[in-house]
Amino acid sequence: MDSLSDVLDAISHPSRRAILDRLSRGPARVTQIAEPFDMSLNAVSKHLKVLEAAGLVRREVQGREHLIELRGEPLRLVSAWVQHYEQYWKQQLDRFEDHFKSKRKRKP
Amino acid sequence: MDSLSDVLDAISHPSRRAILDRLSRGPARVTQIAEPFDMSLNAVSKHLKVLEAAGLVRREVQGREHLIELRGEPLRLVSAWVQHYEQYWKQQLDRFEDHFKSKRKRKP
DNA sequence: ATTTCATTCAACCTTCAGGTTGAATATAAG
DNA sequence: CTTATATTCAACCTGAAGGTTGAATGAAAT
Repeated sequence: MDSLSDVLDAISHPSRRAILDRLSRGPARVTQIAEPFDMSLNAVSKHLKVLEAAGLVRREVQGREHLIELRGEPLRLVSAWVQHYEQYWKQQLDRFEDHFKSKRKRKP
Repeated sequence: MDSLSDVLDAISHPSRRAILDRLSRGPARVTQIAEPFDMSLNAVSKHLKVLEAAGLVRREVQGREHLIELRGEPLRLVSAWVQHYEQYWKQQLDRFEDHFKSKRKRKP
């Protein structure tokens, strides 16, 4: 549960990112979440299940209503994974800079 | 090209992450990349196309060989997206701490 | 000129994600 | 108790992702 693959799968879908975005402005019920979307309530319910399985969302059942709340914590996995590659794009920037530096040195 | 969706799609597949990992230890030809994998060369070739379309990989054709090189830069998009949610998991940590702090205050 | 090697293209198969609709469940309201 | 509301479950459809195999391309080696 909440393995990197699950989290990446979850956030790789635009609708699910949109849901997370919505939830970043506060918890909401399923129907409320679904409202702005051009898809059935059921589809949203499925997306929520995926997000929940990835740990990105927490569900508090209150009678017949389900209160859905954002849970950012699993994104740490993504953050850590990306961070491991940070050096590679920075390194590329360095090469870029070196390129100009050496140009300047040759033509001062 | 190199939109967030493309990049997330690209990295959401374990094999493609494994390929990126391999490339983080230096450029390689397609056959070399494919070698440790338990799948056909063609499958790897397809994965490389996905990575290339997302801008995560650069291809330098040298005669009949294709030299594949990691390009980390598009990951900045992911980094930025995740960073936007960082506050939410930190906020949750804060709530956690507050919980303990208030407990301590009530039972000093 | 042939053959071998590195890679892609094309066609195909299978699995599954994402969507639909309709019924089921469970709680709230009248 | 009946009806309306909120949500999920189940069955189904469709498109595409990820894999396969075999042929095509194009460069290198003999």
